[in-house]
Amino acid sequence: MYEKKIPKDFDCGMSITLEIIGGKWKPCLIDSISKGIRRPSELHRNHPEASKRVLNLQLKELEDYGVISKIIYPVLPPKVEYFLTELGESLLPLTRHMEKWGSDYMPVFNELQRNKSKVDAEAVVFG
Amino acid sequence: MYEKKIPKDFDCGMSITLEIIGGKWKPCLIDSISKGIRRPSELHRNHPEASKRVLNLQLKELEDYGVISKIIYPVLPPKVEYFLTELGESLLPLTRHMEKWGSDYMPVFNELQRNKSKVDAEAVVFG
DNA sequence: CGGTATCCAAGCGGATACTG
DNA sequence: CAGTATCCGCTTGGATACCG
Repeated sequence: MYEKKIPKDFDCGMSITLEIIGGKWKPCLIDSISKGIRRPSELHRNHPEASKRVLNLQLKELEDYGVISKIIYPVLPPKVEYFLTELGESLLPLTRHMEKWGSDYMPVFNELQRNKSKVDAEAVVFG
Repeated sequence: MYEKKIPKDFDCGMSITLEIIGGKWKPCLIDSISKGIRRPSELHRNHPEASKRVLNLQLKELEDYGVISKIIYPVLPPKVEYFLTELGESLLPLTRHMEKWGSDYMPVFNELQRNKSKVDAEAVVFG
């Protein structure tokens, strides 16, 4: 397992928030789980671009931070389900807010991506 | 300069939002600029832990994404000022939201950090 | 099915020195 | 003061194979 070598500074709330939902798949996972997609295999089917390993890593982080909890059914084949904790539920308005802002900005953003090579003529210069 | 080699998928709004404010110092910069701290040297003084170079990188990204704009005064010594664009202003409710959630969660979070080595007894196991 | 081990590429950010 | 060049280490996450 990896071991962090640089201590992080969680002085401001923002850094904590980003620590928790800043991972590449964490917001998606929170969203999926909130919609009732609970089992690892389902989650994986829901995000095929991510490997099992990475999803597990991010699920583990969410679990460690108390955002989700898991139920392990002692059956064969194994069965596991994830749930949002109360804390996780409290994140939903925020993730929706982020999702909405990004969606609103998406048209402009995609335009920018297309025009990447153009000159940066935005800077205002006084003469 | 760095060159991204893996195309990112900006299908959902969330990924766009994280792309824009996900950097280590970007939210801080947005916040500072919104409070009238406009000049690079001021911003640096405001976040001494970050190097000039990194702040510049993140400012540049924010500028490229149209979140901030800059005014270059042709004077000596050089003088530059950053401003939030309309888009940048539209981000403030979101950054405040993130800041607030993180602050609310901070006590629990710090408690978790302290108890890191304890057993993970949260998983519910049915027998 | 769920989870982990191993290996590795890319990204991101820190330190420093330097230019105009 | 503002910005850039260089170098380099840590972290993130992707690919694959394997075990219970």
